[in-house]
Amino acid sequence: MTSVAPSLHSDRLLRRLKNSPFLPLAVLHQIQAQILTNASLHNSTSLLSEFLSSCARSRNLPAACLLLKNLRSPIPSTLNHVLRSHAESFSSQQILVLYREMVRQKIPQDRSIFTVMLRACAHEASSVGESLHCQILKLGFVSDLFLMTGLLDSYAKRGCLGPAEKLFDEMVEKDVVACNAMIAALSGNGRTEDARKLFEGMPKKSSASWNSMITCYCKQGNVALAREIFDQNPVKDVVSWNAMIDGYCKIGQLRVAHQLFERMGHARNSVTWNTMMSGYLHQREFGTAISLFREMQMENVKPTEVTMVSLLSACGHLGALNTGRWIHAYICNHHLNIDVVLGNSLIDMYFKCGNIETALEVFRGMPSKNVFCWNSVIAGFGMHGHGQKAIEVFLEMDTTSGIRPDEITFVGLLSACGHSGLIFEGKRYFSQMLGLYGIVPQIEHYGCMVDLLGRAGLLQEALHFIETMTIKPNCVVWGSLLRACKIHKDTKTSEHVTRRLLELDPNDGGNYVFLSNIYALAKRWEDVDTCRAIMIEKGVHKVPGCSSVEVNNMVHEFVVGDTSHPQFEKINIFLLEIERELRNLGYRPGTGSVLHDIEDEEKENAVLYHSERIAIAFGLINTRKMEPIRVVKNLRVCSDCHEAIKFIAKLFKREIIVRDRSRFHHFRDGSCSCQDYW
DNA sequence: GTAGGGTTAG
Repeated sequence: MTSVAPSLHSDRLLRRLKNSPFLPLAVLHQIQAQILTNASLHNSTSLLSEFLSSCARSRNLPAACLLLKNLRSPIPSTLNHVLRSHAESFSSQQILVLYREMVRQKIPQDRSIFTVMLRACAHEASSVGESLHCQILKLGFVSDLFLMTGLLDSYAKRGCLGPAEKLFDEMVEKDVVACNAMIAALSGNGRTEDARKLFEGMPKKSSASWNSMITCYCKQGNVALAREIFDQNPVKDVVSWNAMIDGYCKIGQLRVAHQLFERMGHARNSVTWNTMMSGYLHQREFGTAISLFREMQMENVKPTEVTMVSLLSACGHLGALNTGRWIHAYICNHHLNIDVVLGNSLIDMYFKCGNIETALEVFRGMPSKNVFCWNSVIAGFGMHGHGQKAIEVFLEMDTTSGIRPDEITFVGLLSACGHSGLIFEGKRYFSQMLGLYGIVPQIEHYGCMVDLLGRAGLLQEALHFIETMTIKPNCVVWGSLLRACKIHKDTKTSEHVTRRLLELDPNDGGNYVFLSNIYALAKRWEDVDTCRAIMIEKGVHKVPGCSSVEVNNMVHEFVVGDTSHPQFEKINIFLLEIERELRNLGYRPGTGSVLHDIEDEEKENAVLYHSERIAIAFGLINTRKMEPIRVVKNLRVCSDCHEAIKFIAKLFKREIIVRDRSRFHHFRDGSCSCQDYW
């Protein structure tokens, strides 16, 4: 230890803590060790306070607790200070830990600390609120209006309307805040009428009262009534506008929402932007959501964790790995809190963008995980064709995580089995769902099973499965079987299935495409003509194949038949060269793809020009050697291209990762991770 | 006290 005077030493540490808000764990530990081994530092209240604040900012609860536990004499003001000023930084569980420490050290508890703790509990809908309730009763704080309101709110946020109403009735004095909390509680439970009654009866209304009523009607789906309240509200603030914008977003009226958004001008805050972004996200306008973020940055509005969650979701859908990575770096550089939601968004984004390793790194690094996180990993492995890994993670979740699998878990698990041809395992987990886990199979689960059986060529079993289902099969279920029929070239069953599909949904033009192709295969030309006529009459909408590839942080999109890309000529010549080389290697185009291709319309174009090939050729021309090429396609990759890409990967010694409509294909050295089972 | 966030069969 250096022989610096204690007071100087203390000052130096204090400066260090104050100057950098986010100290790495190692540094915090170092400082902690110094405090604990140096009696004079130990007694410096300001230093201890600053240290605990620093822990709170870095969300480093263990460091804070360890220090508190090792103090030779408790310093009440320190803990009080930390709890009060940094309660938002800790989770309710962590606050409870600190609180217990406070009780253990016999530090006097005041009302204000409970208010802070209850707020944290309400925010997280945590059941810790109940332990606090008991403590509040014990300490005799029941007459405190603020405390009771906080308690009411913490019950309300968890959907415990009963206890909330009881508390409200027992309150002698009910101020605006208490009434507002009650309105929110009632509206959260669909009791719109009661909420309105309470609202009307209030002698004085605050802005929050009006806003609560706006949200109340929005939640009910009655945006028109919400708008009436909004227009009548004499004290409109940013919350009123945000609530109204969200109301329009939730019913899909993005245009109206955007008009209000524009009208707000510079009154917009981060919540406004987040609301608008999530609105576009739910309309599947992922690109718009991302460009909104760029605008948000230009207006210098600080993005929050919520912003990042929406952005990452957009990246996942688009397969924009580089943008996703950039956001991840932003989150780290700006010390945003990677909570379960944000962590899950990262996991999901990395899986959907084809980066399994980083997805797992994030997953393993999360201090606490919920069912969403586990589900994302199980589904993630599934979409990459790692069925066995998905099962391993499921078993780990089931046996050691303490988190119960839910219906989504099984959707992921069953689809993972289906993608990997794990017939036996899929059947077993499906049959265990109800008995072992108490989860009633939904249409999605039946869909997975039909797909699993069908892919494996067990067509009659799949048909029997559908016909004996306890719920009515939908188009997806029949559609899965139809696809299976095509893969396994069963024209007879195809026809039967297609007829069932048309009965179910006579207006879906896509079904006629199937039927006409089936007739064509059977050379029943008259039936083909009838089908074509119906298709023309119904105006069948054909989705063009479209693939994108990220090169130098730019996404390049190629739509089949579109020759407008500046490098089109170059790509074209390159594709022809590739084609020649591939033939030398033994590749023969057009073999066996006829029945595989679900979007048959696309087949009519020369296979050479399928969008994924154009994207890959472009990637090969414009990226460095060794760099993997990542392609995202809106349709399924056809089997002919699949075959060709295997050869291309070998020829150019490149890893080519293609995400198609339903899964990932990792091409390397002449083979694909799907092992031709897809 | 009032506004914004994640996983879902083909």
